[in-house]
Amino acid sequence: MAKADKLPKQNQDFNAWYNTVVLQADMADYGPVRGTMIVKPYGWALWENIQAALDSRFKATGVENAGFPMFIPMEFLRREAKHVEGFAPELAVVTHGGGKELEEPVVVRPTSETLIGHAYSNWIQSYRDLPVLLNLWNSVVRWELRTKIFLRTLEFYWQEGHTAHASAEEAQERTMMMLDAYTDFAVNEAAVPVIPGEKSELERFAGADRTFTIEAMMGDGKALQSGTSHNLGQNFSKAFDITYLDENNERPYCWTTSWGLSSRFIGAIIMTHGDDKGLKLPPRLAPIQTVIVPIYRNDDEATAVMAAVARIENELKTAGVRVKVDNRDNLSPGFKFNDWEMRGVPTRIEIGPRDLENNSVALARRDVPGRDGKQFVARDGLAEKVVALLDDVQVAMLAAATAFRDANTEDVDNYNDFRRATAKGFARVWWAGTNEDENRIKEETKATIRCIPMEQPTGTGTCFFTGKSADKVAIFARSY
RNA sequence: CAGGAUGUGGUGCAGUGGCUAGCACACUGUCUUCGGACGGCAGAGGUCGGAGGUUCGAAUCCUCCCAUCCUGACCA
Repeated sequence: MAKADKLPKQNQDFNAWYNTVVLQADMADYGPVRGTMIVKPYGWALWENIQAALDSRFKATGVENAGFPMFIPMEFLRREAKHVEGFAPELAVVTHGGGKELEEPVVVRPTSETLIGHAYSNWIQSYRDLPVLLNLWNSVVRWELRTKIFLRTLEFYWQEGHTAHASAEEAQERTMMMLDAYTDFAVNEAAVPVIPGEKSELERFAGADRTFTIEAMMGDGKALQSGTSHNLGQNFSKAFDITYLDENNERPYCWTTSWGLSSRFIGAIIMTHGDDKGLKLPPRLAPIQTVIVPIYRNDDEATAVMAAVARIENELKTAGVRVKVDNRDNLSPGFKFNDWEMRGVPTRIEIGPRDLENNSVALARRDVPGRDGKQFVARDGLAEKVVALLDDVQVAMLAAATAFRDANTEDVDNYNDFRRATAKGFARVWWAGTNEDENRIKEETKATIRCIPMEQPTGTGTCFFTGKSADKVAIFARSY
């Protein structure tokens, strides 16, 4: 447990703040190969809670989990022209195996659409076999040039869902259903307000007809694509011959979807909620929801305090609270307060000799840092108070993140205001531009279309860039 | 892949040609206690990123290489 060095301030160097907090909060470490990460137990526990929250949502819609290979024949990727074009530069290719050069190199999966296409082609014969609804929890490899822990690493963890349907309508319905699941997860579990919307053609997934996204605003005003859901149309079913016999004894192609959310979301949580004291984890996902710090001066006090701590720990566990007792005896309470605030534990109980006398404890909330977030409460009914406080913190964190996002989102109608708005946050604009216009804006301002939000104003407006009549608004921002 | 920065105990750093390479934190033992990053004493831990060169002498100067981070380009 390294004594925490002072964290860089967010508003001075957000990037340094992020790198430092990830390492000091024990979320992750760098791997031995450039651009790889080691997820430490505390970070992995958060990921497990994310997995559980998503997995139950998937299964509620009839999705089953499966495991697919890590290796893909190179030839598979070539079958879908846009797909291979999109991924070719970042493929890790295995050229040797068993001590010999392989006749045909194999690719380490950057995503599994092609493997799924191959399997579905074999599995699906009849309309009675549809829909197929699978999800994979795995890791994938993309040889990125520029990496950042959790946000973009050579290997990352995620889930990828893959479904096949008999109709275009059903595929689109599934695409939106999963986007909704991501939105619900982000907002209600992670307290990360996201904007669900559709990607522009330039930002679309390689091989998709339509790509949908949830976009979140990080603490520095930049956008982070936090989950995606793709309607793949018939692109992969044509490339892999995924067909079925319908009721009329005809053999149409399937309509497929894929959707993914990755360990990048851990980065989203860190950068949405974190402050100058460190991490701030949403109670519903936090590996530790409340930490108990005992305070004592001598052995007699320690005995009495630890007995009380044990009782509180039991009460909280019974109430379903994920609780940890910090019984490290070589560290001062003051150190521990800071340490657990840095790690983002949403609530903290402090109990010492004075509390034993007063039949009280100190109860602190992480979303209000320092002493301000601390109050002394009666010992009776403590578990209920902690549960209620956790709910409060969850609600308050979502409210704070939403307020921050809204305060840094601006409706603008001209390029000058657009530049100013995207320098600090999101710009919402009427948009009727072309791909060329979008590229030019990107070159000049570094801002890109994050999404065309699902929620649109009524009526039409004037495109801020081209002056043409526009029937939709777009969110532009600089992004990770 | 280009530009920049950095490589010295576990971590963060100091040390720009000269004796045995220092400091802080962490670590081990011990004493002392702990309500917002306690204190004392004792201790362990380093082929100074690698290779070659210059020199009586190199962490320090030169050449090459390697790695990481940052910025940009690129990218679900």
